Amino acid sequence: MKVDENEVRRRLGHFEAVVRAAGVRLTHQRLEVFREVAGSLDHPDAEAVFRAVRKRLRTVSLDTVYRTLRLLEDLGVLGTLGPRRESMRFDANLASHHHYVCLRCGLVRDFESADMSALPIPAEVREVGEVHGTFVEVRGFCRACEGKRQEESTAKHQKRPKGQERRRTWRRRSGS
Amino acid sequence: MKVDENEVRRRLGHFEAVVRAAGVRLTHQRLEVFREVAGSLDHPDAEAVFRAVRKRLRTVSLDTVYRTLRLLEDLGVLGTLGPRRESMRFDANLASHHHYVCLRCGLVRDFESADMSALPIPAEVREVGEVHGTFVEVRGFCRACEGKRQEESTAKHQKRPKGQERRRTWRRRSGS
DNA sequence: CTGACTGCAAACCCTTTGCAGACCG
DNA sequence: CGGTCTGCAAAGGGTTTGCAGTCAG
Repeated sequence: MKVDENEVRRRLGHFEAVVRAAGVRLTHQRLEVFREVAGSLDHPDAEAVFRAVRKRLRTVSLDTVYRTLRLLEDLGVLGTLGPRRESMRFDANLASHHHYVCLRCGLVRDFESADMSALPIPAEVREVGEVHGTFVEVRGFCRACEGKRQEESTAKHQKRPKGQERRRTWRRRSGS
Repeated sequence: MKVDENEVRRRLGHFEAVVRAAGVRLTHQRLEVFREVAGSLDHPDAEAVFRAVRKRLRTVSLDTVYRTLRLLEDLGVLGTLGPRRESMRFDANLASHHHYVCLRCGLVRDFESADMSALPIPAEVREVGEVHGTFVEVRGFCRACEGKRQEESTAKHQKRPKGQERRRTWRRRSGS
């Protein structure tokens, strides 16, 4: 599926402006990666972008696509689908409920809301396919993270502090 | 955070009943893994469960925790947070919008809804932290997948004559 | 020109899987 | 006791990173 041509042009303009303002270089690779995502309706992943971009830039590498997507996300011209999840998380609450998710530490808290559980589904959505359920995710920064967020907010691109993403202790295999 | 003790007991009862009905064995490991998730409010990931369970079963392995969580999910006594995502997906649409997600092929389609964008946030949620945005995900099976789903719907862990364990092998990537 | 960027490959993290011994029922 | 399960190690798939050569500004 393709995005409207005018909208794509608008996005490209914004993209170039942001890139220039951030002082990073505007390379073919970056332009083509952005153009691909900007012109696509179906939320491609890195490999889909890679396959598409490689048709025009035959020497582009998957690594560059990853690096570029990450850069564009940091610059704020691209978003990702859902908050970043390092790993799969489990839930024994089988009743209908919704989630509050902290964008910094990943804390998740359940809540219930009759309003949210009974949302009317737009007709255009029903045309896409059968509806199985509706889930609401409220995102924000939890009490504990609100403060800590400030110091990190200056991070432009390049050196992302990724302070909270502390790689936890891994499993000790041999020995121990 | 801890779940109410009565609720935990109820969940454990349901768990044992389902395990028995499915004809799979009720081992210490499985019991402890389930107890850990059932008693936790914060949606632990496999490693968090592993760390907690290992305090009581010092020899448990991370692999078993993974296997058990997957089993419990298949049995329907546990759920996962959000639909399974094989990889990160990107989006150049920065305007407020919501998503329809196909649970089988991963297709994502944007849509807008004034109702959904203006949902009132329950007071209890505001206490958890600052609210940054509200995102609605409508899940179901898209037109293309509705049919194919039937054939796959055979039970995964039901009691069944030996020799025909079905393994799920779908690892398709979403199509454009 | 010169340092930011790219391509390559190897590392990393989370998760799954093949195998042989352990243990539930 | 026999077939499930577990623990182990190693593979897999997605993503990141160190390095040296390359290209935008």
